[in-house]
Amino acid sequence: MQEEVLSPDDRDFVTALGTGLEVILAFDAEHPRMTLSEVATRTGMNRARARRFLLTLHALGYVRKDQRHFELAPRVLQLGYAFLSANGYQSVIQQILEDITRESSESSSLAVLDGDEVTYVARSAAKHRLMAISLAVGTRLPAAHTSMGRVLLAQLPDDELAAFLARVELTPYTDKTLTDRDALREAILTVRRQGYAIADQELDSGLRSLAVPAFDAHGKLLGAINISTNAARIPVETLTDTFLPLLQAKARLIRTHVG
Amino acid sequence: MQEEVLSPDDRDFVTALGTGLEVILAFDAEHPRMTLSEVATRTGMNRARARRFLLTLHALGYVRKDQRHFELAPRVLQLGYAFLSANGYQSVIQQILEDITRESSESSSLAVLDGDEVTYVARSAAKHRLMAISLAVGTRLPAAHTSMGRVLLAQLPDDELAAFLARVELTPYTDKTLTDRDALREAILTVRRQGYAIADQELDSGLRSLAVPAFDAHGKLLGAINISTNAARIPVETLTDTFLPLLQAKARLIRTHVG
DNA sequence: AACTATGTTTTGCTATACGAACAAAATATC
DNA sequence: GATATTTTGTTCGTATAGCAAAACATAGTT
Repeated sequence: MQEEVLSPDDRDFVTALGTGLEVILAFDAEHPRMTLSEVATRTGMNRARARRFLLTLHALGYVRKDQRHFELAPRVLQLGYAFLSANGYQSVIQQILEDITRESSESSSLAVLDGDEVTYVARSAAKHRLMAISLAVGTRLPAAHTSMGRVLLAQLPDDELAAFLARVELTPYTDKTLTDRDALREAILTVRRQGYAIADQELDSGLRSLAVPAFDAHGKLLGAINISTNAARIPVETLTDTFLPLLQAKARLIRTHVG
Repeated sequence: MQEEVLSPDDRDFVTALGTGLEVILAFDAEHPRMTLSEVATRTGMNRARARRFLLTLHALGYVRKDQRHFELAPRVLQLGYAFLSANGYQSVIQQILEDITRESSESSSLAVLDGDEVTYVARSAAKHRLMAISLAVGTRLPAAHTSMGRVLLAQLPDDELAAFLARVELTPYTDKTLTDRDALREAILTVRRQGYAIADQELDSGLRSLAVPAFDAHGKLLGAINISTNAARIPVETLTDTFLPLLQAKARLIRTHVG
């Protein structure tokens, strides 16, 4: 999968579509409501252009307009919904993630690889939500430094993994972040052998997580499921001794119930 | 909110954006993977056009390509995520919905009004999932015939409600569906007085649900929360006697914890 | 080998992008 | 509180990027 990609100035590249999607993405928690000019500056377009796209999105029902302010309409959820329903996530999987949360009292998620990032596809948050708000379906995190990312990278064929390792930029998020390519390769190869990954405060100090791959009945990789914990409360031993068997049992459950 | 809407042939309507979004929506559970030609026929475009849009979406990373087959990439989730995070859903609300499910053993959801339909924004499914698969975040249902829809319609100012009643088409989904405009108006006005709505198998026989409005601390309407049940198992009395107090208590909880 | 369905390229025509000029608010200054 | 100033929103003209349709090419089928 993924072959020759169109360069964004090819003869059959539709600029307008890319621009429109950019306008949608310009809205976030910090900018839920914006005027035309704000959208223009945030997206780097001139006001005339931003206006055309906002009016178009408004006409299509993806954006609401209140005098001078624009905001996203619920209709945009349909776009993501198209993906989720097309891929049959949110079926049994959501249920199983909630079971994991109930049995472990920790947050649990399913993520898939998209480029060099993992994308959260389903999630069940634990009660004591520390960074829970910022993690939700649709969130993207660098694959290299997350437990789910490493599990998914470990599933790649050798050549794709090598290509990834060659191109990836290793940002030191914490003092525990692996920033050495060889060390990262070793870590991923270890994940391949062991069948699970632990990321211990590599992305954020205080965040410790465990992940295993999830396959369907046909052996097709659905994604990675994880349990993420507060490092101050849960030692690494609990991850390997208690949570790993739990996660592996749930992965088997998925295998027998999906597909 | 919502004023003069652009007609789809105005000088500043961007056709290409609408077309691109249509292509995304062409994918669903029945058509998760399609060839160029399939997309063309499903969207009613010629192949050349469908091709340019698919290639564009591919270049932007919203679509994956495997030889002749295209499928949506996880990146499309970002679009819906922009909406959810911009509006601060999925914060405390998801948690509360799960509490409702735990305490009632029934599915619970939050939905908002979008045009004449309700859109599911957050959801917690019960174990015994009968029609659970088809209901998920992003799902749209006709406002007139759902409990959440009626709760939300009841919150509209009189003129907007009148306009809705004048234009809405009342499809008889079941033999219990209200298809008379005056009866529907009465039902909605009753919801206004009572503060809750019950839809008893109006959309699907076997589906009985109860909804109340949810406000944040500033009194702003967040949406409607509901409990939906299997009519064969749960009588209407249980809805009013047991589930209504529960739902109202949770609505108060939202009011004190959000905003 | 003929046929059909699918994917790709070409071409004349149309929609789109940009800058600039204008209009209307909002804000600052006196 | 009126007037200047700045910011924001809208309209217009024009070069060009992108479109639709048809012609062409290729891969599958019978």
